[in-house]
Amino acid sequence: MPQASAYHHGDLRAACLRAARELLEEDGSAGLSLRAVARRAGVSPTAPYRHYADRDALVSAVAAQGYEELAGYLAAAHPSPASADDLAAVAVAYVRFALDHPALFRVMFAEPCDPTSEERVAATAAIREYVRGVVHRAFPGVDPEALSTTVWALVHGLAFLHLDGKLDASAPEVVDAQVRAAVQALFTASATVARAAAPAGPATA
Amino acid sequence: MPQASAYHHGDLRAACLRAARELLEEDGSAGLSLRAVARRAGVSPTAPYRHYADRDALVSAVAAQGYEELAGYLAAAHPSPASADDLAAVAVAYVRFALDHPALFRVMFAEPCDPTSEERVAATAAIREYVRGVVHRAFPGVDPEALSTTVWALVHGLAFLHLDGKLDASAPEVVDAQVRAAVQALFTASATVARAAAPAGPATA
DNA sequence: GTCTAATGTAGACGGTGCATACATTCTACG
DNA sequence: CGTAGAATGTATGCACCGTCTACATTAGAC
Repeated sequence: MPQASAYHHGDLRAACLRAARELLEEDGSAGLSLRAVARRAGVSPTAPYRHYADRDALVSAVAAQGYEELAGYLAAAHPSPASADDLAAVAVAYVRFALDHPALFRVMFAEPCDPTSEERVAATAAIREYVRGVVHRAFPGVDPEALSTTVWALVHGLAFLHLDGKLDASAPEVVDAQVRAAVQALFTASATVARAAAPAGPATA
Repeated sequence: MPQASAYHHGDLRAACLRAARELLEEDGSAGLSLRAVARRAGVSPTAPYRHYADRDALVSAVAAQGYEELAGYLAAAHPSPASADDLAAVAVAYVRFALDHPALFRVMFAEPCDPTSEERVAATAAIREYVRGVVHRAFPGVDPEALSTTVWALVHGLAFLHLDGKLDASAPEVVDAQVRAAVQALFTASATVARAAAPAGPATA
């Protein structure tokens, strides 16, 4: 860890990340420029290049931080979801995160993703694995791969459509109820399939 | 309709739209600049401003064109879908459109949408209404509002996750099968709900 | 045939990403 | 303790961008 001084910043890398995050919240993706970040960090316009190869690298770092925060949202909704109800609560939290941090969410998902950014790949793999695990616990009789993809897509789509104002997002409660209903509907199907496949009846209790 | 000449272009508005669309396909959203559009149309850098108030206006016009093409994809998949199978085919077409025109799809959905753009609002309302109608025909016993939202979100989410490389999009057939399976699962649930709500049994036949 | 509005041009300003060359300071090693 | 080299920050410059303002050309209406 380097020391601060009149010339050297001390921890410019972290400062850039913080500034980038702030700019994103304030002015959206368009306001997130390397120069603005440098200004906010009180440093010359090209200084950030010592820590981030280019704008994309900085954006990827912000996105990675976003993934962690998203994980926090989900964990806060339910520490270890194992039933359809639990999962619905997690889904609500997912959409809420998107609406609470629209620009960040767009950076995380809506931008052409650089496949060489390990941080991002790892983070999305983690989400995938998390959903898969939860689904597996909640519905042991169903193919977790297929169902987890479906539920992620459903929730992700709800988040995006709300984000773009394509759905009624007038009040948070409306959104929550809609998400809950959609997820429940999907799980009804899964339970049916599971029961059909394994008549012993394993699941939701 | 104005005439062409050495000085006046003739139909610069349409030429800009065409150029913008080409640039989008070639270089993605980043390559879509007003100046590049002007260059491609063989005109001075500020000429497009006579026809589009700013960059956003041009982008919205491109998006509006995209909505029409999307509608064409869906109609081509099935002219008047009325069953779960038909709807699954339409869903596959939706995702296929996104993968065929990634940059265009992002412009249509992934960018902070200007709510004052009438074209865009009308176009998304049309999609919404289309899905609602199809769902209503396929599942008369279910609340079409809720179910159409759910199915749109599911398909939209699948499209985005595939677009961002978050799912296995190695081969078109894999994608198609996944979309089909997800939609079918959802419809299984809807049919169940419908049967429970109205024991007379209206639906899938 | 002229007047006006529509359309296209010229030029400028501030912003951006980024490359290249230079300055300062921290750190390791003698 | 002193110094070399790596790490970090600066200065400058280039090409591009969106968009504003003033001006040129032309089409169409009277």
